[in-house]
Amino acid sequence: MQETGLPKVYDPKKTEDKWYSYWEEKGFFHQEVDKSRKPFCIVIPPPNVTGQLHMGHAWDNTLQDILIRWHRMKGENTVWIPGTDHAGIATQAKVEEHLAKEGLSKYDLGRKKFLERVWAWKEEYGGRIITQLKKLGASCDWHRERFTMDEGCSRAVREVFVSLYEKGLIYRDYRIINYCPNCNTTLSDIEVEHRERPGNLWHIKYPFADGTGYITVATTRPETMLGDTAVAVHPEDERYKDLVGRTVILPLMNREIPIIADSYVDKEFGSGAVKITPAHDPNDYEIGLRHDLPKITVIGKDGRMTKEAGVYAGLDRYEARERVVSDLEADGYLVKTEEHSHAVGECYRCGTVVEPLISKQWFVKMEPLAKPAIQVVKEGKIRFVPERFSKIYLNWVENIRDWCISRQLWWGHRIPVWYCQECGEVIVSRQDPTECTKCGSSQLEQDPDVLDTWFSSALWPFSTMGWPEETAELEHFYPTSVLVTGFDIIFFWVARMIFMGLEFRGEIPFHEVYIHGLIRDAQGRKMSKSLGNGIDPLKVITEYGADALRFSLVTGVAPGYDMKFRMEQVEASRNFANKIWNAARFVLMNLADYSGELPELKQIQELPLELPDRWILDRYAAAAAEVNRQLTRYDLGEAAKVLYEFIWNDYCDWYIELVKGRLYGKSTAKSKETAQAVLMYVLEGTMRLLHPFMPFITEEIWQQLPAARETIMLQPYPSGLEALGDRQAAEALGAFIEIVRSIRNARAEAEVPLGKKIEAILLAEDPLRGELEKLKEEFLALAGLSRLSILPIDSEKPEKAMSALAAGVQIYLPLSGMVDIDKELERLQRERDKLVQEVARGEQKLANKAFVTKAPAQVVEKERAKLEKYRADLAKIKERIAEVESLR
RNA sequence: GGGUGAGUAGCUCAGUUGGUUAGAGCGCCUGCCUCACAUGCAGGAGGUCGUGGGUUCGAGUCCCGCUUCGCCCA
Repeated sequence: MQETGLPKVYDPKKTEDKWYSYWEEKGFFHQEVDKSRKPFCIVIPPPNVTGQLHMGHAWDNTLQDILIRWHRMKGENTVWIPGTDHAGIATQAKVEEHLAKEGLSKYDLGRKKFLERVWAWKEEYGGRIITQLKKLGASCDWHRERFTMDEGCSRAVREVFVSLYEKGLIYRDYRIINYCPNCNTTLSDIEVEHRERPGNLWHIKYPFADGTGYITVATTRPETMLGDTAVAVHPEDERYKDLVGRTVILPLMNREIPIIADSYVDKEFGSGAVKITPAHDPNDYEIGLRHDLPKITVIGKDGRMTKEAGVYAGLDRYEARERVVSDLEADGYLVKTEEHSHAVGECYRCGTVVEPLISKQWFVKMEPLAKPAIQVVKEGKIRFVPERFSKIYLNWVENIRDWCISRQLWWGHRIPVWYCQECGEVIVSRQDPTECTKCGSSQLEQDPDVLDTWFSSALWPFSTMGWPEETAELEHFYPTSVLVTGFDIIFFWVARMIFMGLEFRGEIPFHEVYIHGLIRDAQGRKMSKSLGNGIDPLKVITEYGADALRFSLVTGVAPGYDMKFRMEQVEASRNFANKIWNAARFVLMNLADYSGELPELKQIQELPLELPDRWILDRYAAAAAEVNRQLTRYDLGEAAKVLYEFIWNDYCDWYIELVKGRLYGKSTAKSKETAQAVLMYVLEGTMRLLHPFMPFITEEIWQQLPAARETIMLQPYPSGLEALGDRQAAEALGAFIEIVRSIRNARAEAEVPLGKKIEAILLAEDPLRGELEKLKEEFLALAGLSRLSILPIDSEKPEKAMSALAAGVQIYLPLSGMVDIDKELERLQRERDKLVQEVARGEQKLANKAFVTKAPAQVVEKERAKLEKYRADLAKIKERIAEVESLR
């Protein structure tokens, strides 16, 4: 053995940046359109341009990178298109926050100057998350990097808006919308999160106009009563049937409003009569439309009461609530107050309670777009992984409402609509107009609003490929292969990409959607800034390496589920990397006198392979097949587990240990050379198998193997190794392992450390005896033996010895002076009891006629063989117990 | 209220057409610095698979009820 100069502990810091820049400089991430090859393409879920990499990104992008690297190695024309999102509200808010520190507001700067500041901000921080993705090892095609506000994407947005408008699928109208008084903008329905909050239910008397009594209504938002335009009851409610059509006087406002009947009303809730405020509640709005009620806006966009609210004008909505309640109470209108928790809509960005109000906004008409988007999923043209998410998707798309797309922000795609100040003409145009198309006036003003950020994200799969130009990329890579994202944005993003893709490309945007859950902390809580429980992936990378982080993000994870992030898992992955490192070190140390090249499959098969060689090749082939299979079904966690177990258990724990003797000269030169060849062959292939998961360490190791060429990342992914399968070797070595374990176990119980050599005698049946005989040296080494006899089954047994049974082989350890007869008996009896149970179980099963006749023959046969084996073992143990007892 | 997912070892989770003695990592216990690795090696303990029924020769796995927790939608 020879020193390789490799350190004993793997240090990712010395390799990761080095290899990443090498890959990048060499252009390995980039591929041009190549029609001769099968395309594989993923578009990245674009992170917020000014954001920072968090664990959710790390996870999502690790999954993508594994798929990308795998397909690239499979030789497909593989492209991962990266980019960032302008993230309207978030970015604007960040810059405003920054300005506030200088004592400025965006209004001080004005729109133009403010936007300059945002662009400057983007230039400064926009590259940050990209750099961070590189630290993770993401093999994106950076030549194709895009930004949702770059020229091309903006052009796509413009084209889509105008085109939808021309098709009548975009319209502007007064509607009830959600308004966030803190972000100062409209939100779409899905940007409102409903959360249960403790509150009250106030019961209020509304006196009849004719002075004959009153009706009691219940409400959770008394301040909105100022804008009530009706009281509604259920048409079949016996209590109120006769009241429908009469009128009441709205307290505090002295307005006469009708009592109407609508089946929306829940008879059981509160008093069964509800106040109707069409301007401030979506359901009331609908009722208002049905009954043609007036809409009175009493709360403004600033969250304060409007002048329609009379004496309450100018008050904050919550102050107004208190005042209204106390005034009602003072005037004797308040019947009672109950505690009541109810769902309140909050802004998904800032958590402020949103205000439903009526406003003139731009909308996308959803029904015609949704229809085909439902079809493609129902027909299986787009497949969700796991499948159950298609139900969630369909449920939403089937109940979709029109999409409010205008936002009262400055940062974003400005709505391409101009209003003529002279004639009022509305001009929607691909080019900025200079004069009114109707009256020729140059007095045009562009709509001040920008589009919902998700509007541009929805075009991402084709806008990044150059659309509306007909590019070679679009032709070859669209539809993309798979989209990898979290279930939290199925509605926001996935659904919208689907209908936009169908509308503008006439084709689905991706074939499959691979869904994962949320990253949580070790206690299962969401990682969030406010909780302060987030773990910075970059810190983890610095401390443990990107490979360790990546591996910990895929192990023990099944598709579609949340993941609890635990540092222990990272540590385990770091240890795994170190294990691999040392295995490679071992191999390299023992390759010094190996003259050959890296063998190919054929050459390996021509070698005089010994049992352990045949066994590890069999295991390697099986591992490769299984990893490919699991990757195909998107179970990256299972694939990682297979690799972990193969490398650690099979390759390191057994194979390396098994060949040490041959390497250290206890065998012929040819035998040594064979072991070297197999060690290297399997290590090299295993590095390729593992590369998508741990790209850095695999490149580092691979580069030191004799086979090294430009890069591991463009080498073929191992598959089709069935020729290496070897059942016979698998069985023989399985028996070997069982026996060695059994001996070690017995030694441990007798407290004989492995360092202390002992003698062993095995009694084995015939074909197996021959196989075991060939492994004699290996037995000596791995079971810590000084001498080993492998005898025919009917040979005479040593008297004073510990004994055990494994793989049908009787094991005797004549530990002179060390055998504690009582302990030995106890051990044998424990084993006997276990076997008795097994035999009983088997007998019962086979005695069951129904089982024997109905179960498949092979299952019955298996059960028979098992029983037979247990019976034989039991007999041997019983015999042994009798022998030991006689020694007492 | 509707939908949906989960409950398997102390912890985090695997368990893919129902069929070995239900697995792994971490943690724990015992013994080892054995010439790749103490980020390691060897051995071990630990589970009535939430609960009650049902289907079946056979159920952690399929069906129904119950229960606890979570998520989505209203």
